[in-house]
Amino acid sequence: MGVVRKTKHLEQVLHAFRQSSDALSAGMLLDVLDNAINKSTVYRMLDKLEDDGVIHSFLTMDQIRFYALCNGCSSGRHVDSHAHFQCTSCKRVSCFSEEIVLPILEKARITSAQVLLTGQCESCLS
Amino acid sequence: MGVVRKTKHLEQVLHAFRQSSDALSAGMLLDVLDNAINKSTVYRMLDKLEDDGVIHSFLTMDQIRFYALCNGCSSGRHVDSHAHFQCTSCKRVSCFSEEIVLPILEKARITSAQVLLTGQCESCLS
DNA sequence: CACGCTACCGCAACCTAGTTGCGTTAATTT
DNA sequence: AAATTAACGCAACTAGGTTGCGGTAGCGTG
Repeated sequence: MGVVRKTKHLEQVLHAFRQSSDALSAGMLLDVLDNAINKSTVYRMLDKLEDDGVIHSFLTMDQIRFYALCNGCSSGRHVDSHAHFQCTSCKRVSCFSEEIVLPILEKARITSAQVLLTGQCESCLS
Repeated sequence: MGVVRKTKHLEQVLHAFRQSSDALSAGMLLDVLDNAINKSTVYRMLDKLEDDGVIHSFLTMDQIRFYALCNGCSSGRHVDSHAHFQCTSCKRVSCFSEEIVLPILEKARITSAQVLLTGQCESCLS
């Protein structure tokens, strides 16, 4: 059903996403917000925002769900096959805008795709 | 350090992977083996086999790590940018052999890539 | 074959991301 | 302002995965 009311917490979360150029996990969000919002509230909000298509989620190699208010997605058109990159040192996750060419499975019905690249980012390499 | 000794358990696990055309999670492996092996032993074995390059791992949308003894990887050459597919109905995970063309990040050093497609498989569609 | 080394094992306790039930608070409708 | 109910906080819980430790069993040596 998605988000219905405009609460203070909702504003804070959306603001955190707009401030950050990276994708955020629930844990990071709690840190950024200095634990001013309860853990379960954050998880419920993220679920709803994802339902509403405001943010999208994906998993990193260490099994943590990240959420992003991505370029392509937020501007009307929904891009669902772009890639994400996580730096193994600083753990930061960023979002690519280019779409990926995916293999075609003739006999199955593909509904979503996710691509995750892992490595070291520019600042951690230097 | 990897696997050093040829134990009964090791044989059972490798046999389970050879029997299955799909990728397996630790939980599925425990089921297949009828819990004859302890959970922590299974996790430790999977870690070691991955270190040794015998199997590779990746995550599905529901945050579970799957392991596969894949075509490309098991035959000498190590393929690390192939895709995986999970059916949302039966939860089975399979492994593609074709490589994917990935975006190039000039300034970062990419060490691994994973591509996950989600949808419904042929048998669940019918 | 007997012995010793140590990789490997089972157990139980633990960790952490994420979920759930329920009583309360506050945004929105009337 | 009162009523309605979405959203909230809390605490207890779930489940995949990890860890410490004492015991077991591969495997090399004599």
